[in-house]
Amino acid sequence: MGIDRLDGQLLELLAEEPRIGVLEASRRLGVARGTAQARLDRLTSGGVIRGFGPEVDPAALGYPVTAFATLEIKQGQGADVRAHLASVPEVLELHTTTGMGDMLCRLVARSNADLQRVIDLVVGFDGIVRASTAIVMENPVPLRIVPLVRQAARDSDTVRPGRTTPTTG
Amino acid sequence: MGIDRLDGQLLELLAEEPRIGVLEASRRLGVARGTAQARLDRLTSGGVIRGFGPEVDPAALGYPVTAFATLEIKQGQGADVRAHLASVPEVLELHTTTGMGDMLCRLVARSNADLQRVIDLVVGFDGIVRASTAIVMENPVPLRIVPLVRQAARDSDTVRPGRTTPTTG
DNA sequence: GTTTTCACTGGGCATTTTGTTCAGCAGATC
DNA sequence: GATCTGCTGAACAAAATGCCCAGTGAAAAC
Repeated sequence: MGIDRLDGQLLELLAEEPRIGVLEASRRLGVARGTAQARLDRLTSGGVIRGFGPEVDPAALGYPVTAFATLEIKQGQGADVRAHLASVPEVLELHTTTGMGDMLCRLVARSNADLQRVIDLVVGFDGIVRASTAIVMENPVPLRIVPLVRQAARDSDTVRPGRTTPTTG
Repeated sequence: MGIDRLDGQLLELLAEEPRIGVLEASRRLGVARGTAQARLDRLTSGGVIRGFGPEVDPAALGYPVTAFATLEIKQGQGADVRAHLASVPEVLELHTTTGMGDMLCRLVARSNADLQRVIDLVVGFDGIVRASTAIVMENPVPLRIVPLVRQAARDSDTVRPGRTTPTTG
């Protein structure tokens, strides 16, 4: 599964102005609507695009504090801990990792004081041995995908040059 | 900025089936289209909804390996390091944090071997003193927002009960 | 070298959705 | 009691979508 240049441009376009729709996207890319639609369908059914869910800002929801917690888990308690963390709304994300911790999770809270509550909630569970928390101060690079898409498209491009400007159609 | 129950339901609906559009959403929520539209506009302009960009799966792009790197930065080199990391496509996210590291970043790579290249690229920069990397094995809780939205809506509900089912209209 | 396959073009058409506006109504506020 | 605000239900033109088609050129298969 790779993406070519047109896929990349389409993704970029949608990432920057998601509301434009297929028709407008096809216009801007200079391709037929059917092409844009087919590409989009392929990207979606191929799993490259997971969906178009709204990106919600936790801060605007009243949760301006973000933190990352590294958790050390008691052997064999993994499943229980996962289930526990999944039940906490303030846990936005959970990964199991190699390295010095066993799990890494992203938390949000209403305030620094509230973060204490959340952390207690998270780590106050039997299977968790130890937790170390890093509070986020700044977010110089918010979650992004365009640069990677660009690179992926460029890489595929080297492998599969694609058609060279169909003269007519 | 808070959200009431209707806002919450709208967000949930859009999070689960983003393609439905305002009209269909209003139908499912049992409200007038104008209401759904107004709520959506308010959520968007109020910053609760950042956008509707496509969620791209890095794995499907050829980057199945995810890792988190904790970086220790030389005093006064923060800005340079930020700029450097921002220029690396494989850096999907970067935070400055309290705690034992100074920065935490999310990386992706084409393979474990490729991860070495990415890490070298990331940490091979003057301002970075030390880096420790945790490779993601599983992702039991993918980035999610619905549970938090639900809680936020419930909380606001307590504070502001909202209108109690307008009889007619 | 010839045939087949495939992606793209450009068009049409019915249906759906959007953008916008309007008057009327009810709860909350003053 | 008067005003403000948010919701309803409706209308309309404009736009987008879903779906169809034949034609074309490049690449792949034979």
